Amino acid sequence: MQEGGGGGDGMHQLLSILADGEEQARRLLGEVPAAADDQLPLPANKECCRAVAQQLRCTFLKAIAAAKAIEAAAGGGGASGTDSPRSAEESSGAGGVATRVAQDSQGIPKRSRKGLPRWTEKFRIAEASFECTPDDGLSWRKYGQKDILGARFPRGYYRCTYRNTQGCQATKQVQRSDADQAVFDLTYQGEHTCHQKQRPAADAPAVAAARDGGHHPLAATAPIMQEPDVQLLAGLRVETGGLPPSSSFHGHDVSGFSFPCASSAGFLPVELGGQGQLPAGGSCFSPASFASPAVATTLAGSDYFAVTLAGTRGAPGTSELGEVVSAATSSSAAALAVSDYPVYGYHPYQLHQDDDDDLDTLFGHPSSSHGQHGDA
DNA sequence: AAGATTTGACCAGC
DNA sequence: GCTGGTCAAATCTT
Repeated sequence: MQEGGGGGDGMHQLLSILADGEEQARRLLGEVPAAADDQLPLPANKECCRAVAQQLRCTFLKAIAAAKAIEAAAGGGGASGTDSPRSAEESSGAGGVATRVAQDSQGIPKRSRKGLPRWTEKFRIAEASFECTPDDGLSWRKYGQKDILGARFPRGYYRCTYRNTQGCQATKQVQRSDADQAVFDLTYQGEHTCHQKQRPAADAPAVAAARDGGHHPLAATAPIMQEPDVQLLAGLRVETGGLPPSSSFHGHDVSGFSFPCASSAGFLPVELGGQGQLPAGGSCFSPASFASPAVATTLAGSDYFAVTLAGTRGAPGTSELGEVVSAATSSSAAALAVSDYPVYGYHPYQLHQDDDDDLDTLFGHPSSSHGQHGDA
């Protein structure tokens, strides 16, 4: 694969500059404490700074994504009018499966997606919802399912519905825990760069009720600058585990999930585990960025839930960040609060910055030895 | 008809 | 060679 001629260097430089800017914005966000810090009202100018910083960061992220797309188009030689990767591949190759190029529409080597932000969430659902799968309110398209070695349940592979049309690289994997069928492991990779609007999670009356009681945490419908950690989490308690509030965490919509099925029920975000990075876009409150690693929900018939978030974008001093978000729900108020508040419910899980395997171990079941796996 | 899902096969990393 | 991730044709759904 050769670098596309001409603008390659310039584009790299642009990408570098944009990345720097994004990093600076991120640091700025880190400098300005969240409104919830110390439960003190934040001076208006700081609020403004946060707003500007987040907008700035969103802008950089979008620009980076756009530049990458341009670079890919220029360098990959596949600058076809259609953004279908297949059409480009097949038109240039000998055709057929054997000539498939391991790049997608963004020119990103598929295996290189390991470099994309990746984080894991765990959800517990009510027993009645075992037939359900989590719905985070975003549009995903299932592109595969595979039996995983040692796992009783197959893993589903989803990508953004708008991958082809908008080049959105977000993907997620959904796997039910074999130790607890009510728990789903959701592994997200890549941030949404598309402009889809996050709809309210389907059939989640409880969640909707919580929103109605306060704010509209959905990024897509909310004005650009909201403080989700304050707004959408009214009534919830969250703990940061003594860690500084992460700018990466602020802004993550934590309420968009549901299980679109009967009993709407109770689904419990059990844990978030990062893999070193949070989605950059996740901290932006714009329709274009809503990859949300954090989760909030109401619990129908659940006693508590906890969310553990691990991993940051590697900012100095915060790379080991882990934010423990836990909440207990009593009676009707299924609320959740993010960070900076004392915890009155605590989940026994710990957070990891590691991968899914580690998360599994948190549930006390390292991969069992069930055999079903592999390609047919 | 268009879009989504299913499922067997291919491919890359370990 | 094994395994997980992705592709893509076939099939299903709307």
